[in-house]
Amino acid sequence: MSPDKLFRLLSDPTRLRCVLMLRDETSLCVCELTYALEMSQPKVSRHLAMLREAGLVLDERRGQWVHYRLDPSLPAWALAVLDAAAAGESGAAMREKDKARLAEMESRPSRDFCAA
Amino acid sequence: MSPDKLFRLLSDPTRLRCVLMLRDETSLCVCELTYALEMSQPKVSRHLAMLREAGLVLDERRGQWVHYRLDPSLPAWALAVLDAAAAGESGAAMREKDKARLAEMESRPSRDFCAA
DNA sequence: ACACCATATACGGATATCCAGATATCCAAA
DNA sequence: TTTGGATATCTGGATATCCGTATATGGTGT
Repeated sequence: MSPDKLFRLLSDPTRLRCVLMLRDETSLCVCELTYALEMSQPKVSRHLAMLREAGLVLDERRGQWVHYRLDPSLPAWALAVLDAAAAGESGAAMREKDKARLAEMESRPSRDFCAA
Repeated sequence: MSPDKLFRLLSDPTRLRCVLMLRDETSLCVCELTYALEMSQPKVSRHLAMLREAGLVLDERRGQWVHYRLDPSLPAWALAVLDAAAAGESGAAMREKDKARLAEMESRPSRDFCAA
């Protein structure tokens, strides 16, 4: 993963929102991201596939659901980029709303799995 | 400047190389970058124009030459992104070559200006 | 005024990106 | 095995990006 490839991935607002959500929430399935970001399922799935193929996130199937998380083996400089992106104030309000919607979502597969 | 806009700018290898060179060299004119990166003058100029219009760099005319430098008022998170990009090892060899070519360049407007 | 150099922009074409909508796949439960 | 929910992929079409070439602009010196 070269810096320009990482920047390319993060240059799309949808992908950046997904990545920052995964950074804060540890692990989320597609339906949770679809709900939180208020986007169509194919759109979210397509962007997650790009992130997966680039090695930025890992996917894991649990029953019907596919859970995504940041690849824990990302190099330090890549994590530093994500930290800086989270610190950039421009999208802070939107990201707060994304998190609020997620928190209000009923029957979240991630939580149900943890509870089981 | 939002994070995704910054990432968009830095996602092009030419622009990333220009920005990282400016980060290390303080100030460079178009002909110096053209020489160091071994790229056509219109190509360098076009990408510098994008960086300027986005507010990432400032330009200053000194006689025939136009000197570019990073905007000193960039927010901390943007500088952190550049630091992380510089730390990413992927392009390190190429950037060393860019700097080596620049160092061997004769009659550099930036240095001539400083000497005068 | 002219010639020359550095820089910027305009024009076309090739390629990449992004999306919505339709459909395919995969899994679980009945 | 059939149904339904979750996820993935395909298909076009609209738009954006990037480049090389040619040309325009702006400043310097003669």
